[in-house]
Amino acid sequence: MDLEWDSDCSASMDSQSAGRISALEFDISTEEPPRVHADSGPSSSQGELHHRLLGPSLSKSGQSGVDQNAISQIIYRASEGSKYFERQRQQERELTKKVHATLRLAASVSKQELTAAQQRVKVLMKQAESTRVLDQTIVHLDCDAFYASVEELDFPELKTKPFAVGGGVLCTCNYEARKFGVRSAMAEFVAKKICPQLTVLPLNFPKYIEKSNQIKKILREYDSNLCAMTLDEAYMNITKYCEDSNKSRSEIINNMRNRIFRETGVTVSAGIGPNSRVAKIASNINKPNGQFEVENDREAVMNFMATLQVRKLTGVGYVLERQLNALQVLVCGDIGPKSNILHQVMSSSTFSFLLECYLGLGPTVIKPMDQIQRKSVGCETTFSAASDREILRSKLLQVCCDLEKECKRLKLAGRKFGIKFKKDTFESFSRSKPVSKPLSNSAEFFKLGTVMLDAVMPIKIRLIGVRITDLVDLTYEGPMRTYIRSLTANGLDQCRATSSEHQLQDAFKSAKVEVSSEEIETHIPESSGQVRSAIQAMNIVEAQESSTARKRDFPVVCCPICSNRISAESALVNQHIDWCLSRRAIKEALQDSERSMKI
DNA sequence: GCGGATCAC
DNA sequence: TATGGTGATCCGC
Repeated sequence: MDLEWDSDCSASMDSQSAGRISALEFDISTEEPPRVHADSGPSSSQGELHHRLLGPSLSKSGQSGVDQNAISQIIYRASEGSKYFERQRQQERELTKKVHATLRLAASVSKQELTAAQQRVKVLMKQAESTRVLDQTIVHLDCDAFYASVEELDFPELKTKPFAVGGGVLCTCNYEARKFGVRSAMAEFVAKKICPQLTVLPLNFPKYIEKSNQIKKILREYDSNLCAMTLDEAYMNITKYCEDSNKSRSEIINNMRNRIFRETGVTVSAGIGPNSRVAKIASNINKPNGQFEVENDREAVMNFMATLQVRKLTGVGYVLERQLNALQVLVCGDIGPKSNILHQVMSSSTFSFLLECYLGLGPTVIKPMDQIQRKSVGCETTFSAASDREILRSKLLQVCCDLEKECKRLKLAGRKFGIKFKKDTFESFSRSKPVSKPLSNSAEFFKLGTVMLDAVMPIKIRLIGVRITDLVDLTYEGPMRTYIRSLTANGLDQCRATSSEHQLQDAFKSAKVEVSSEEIETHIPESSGQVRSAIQAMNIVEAQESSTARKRDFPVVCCPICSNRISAESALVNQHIDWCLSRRAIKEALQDSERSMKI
């Protein structure tokens, strides 16, 4: 691999590559298709299945000196025969097919196509190169085994013992546990087979959030616009800070890390580079409790990337790694020489991504997370697989209530509602539907969800999730909302609560669900008191209605806008409110135009 | 536009 | 005995 490569010699570089990449190089035997059936003897993907079962954190730090082969055998034996295992095996077969398809595609590329690709790649390469920025200092900061590290502060005796945080599936583990081959995302029972003395602590998010805030407070002194990706990870642009300081950037970050440890007791690792992609990769080099700097120099950056295994790239997971490795792209440096064929077999966005990685390009503008608008909000839950209608509905209700809580917290509603299921076989699928009015309450979620659930019954599932997209910001104070608020300053919230309560009842009635107080406690112990009481109220109303001669189908609520009493049937309520709002809107618009005429 | 897949953490 | 939850994006249909 020519590390001296630059845009001025791209033509000669590319012709070299073209000379070496013959179409035949990718020829695989299409006469002998990959074995895809379990009963066809030892599968060609058997070794890969071990690899797949090892999970995503194989390339993480703290795994050197671990006998991966032995671990792999234990995991395989622990998993064998389970539904999870069968699903993994099936996915591995499908992936093997996909990889073979990619190889066939690569083999089918003609010389002419390759030559044409070469021209195109040259243009794309030059375009990408023209975006290079080398005058910014970007830092990626990553706390080491964060949750475990925070727990060690409370339980110092755990420091010398292997332990993990999580439950069912591990979220993270300390470095003592990693010596045994324990990893994040590993099933707890598997981890205990590898390391029987492993202690597993439950998650304690409030504690992690507090510690994270302490750390971020320090970080903000270096860049007030930092982007905190998660509790334990942040990007910073310290260009300005460096300019105002007479220390080297490496020294600045070293001091910062020492200070974080002194003041919070948590060790952090850092990567320093010209952009966030390079910084992110660099932060992993000397983990834990270390840092690595890549000079803001084109050649230094490309040298750094060249020897990097593609799996280390953020955005390259198990699947893309398999595809790339099959095409003999093992490290980033291989991307350049193989760029012509990659251009032919990868999607254009994946190709651009790979090109950026090869060149060591990446974002240099770091935006605070609160300036990045979210696109969806969802809740899901896993339970012991069930096919019973009532059990599934109670699970659905639980996630709908959780979602409502999230909507309230974030002050968001959604114009599209979606539901997700995972079958007991671990296959998952989803359904979604646009709605006329932005949704944010559990009754409406539950009503839509019930229809979607019924449509797939009978079915045995282990997970239900609900999600809204096409979000509407309820805090947005447009002229309309301000006007409404001024009109209804007193009674609005009360009316809304009443209305919501009746809609919930409505949803339950239409879904023909009977829920006792005990069941509510059992299924949704953490649901809000408001929802609980709404359901209880519904049951009372239902009892009353069934015992009386039902003079009307629905109770009455007051309109939050005009305060008139209307039937609480949700369709009528919505219809009335829409009409009422549009009436107000017209009036307001008229007033506005009158005012502007006077001016 | 929907649903499935992939990825990060 | 047994394998998570949340959010984003891309791609094929």
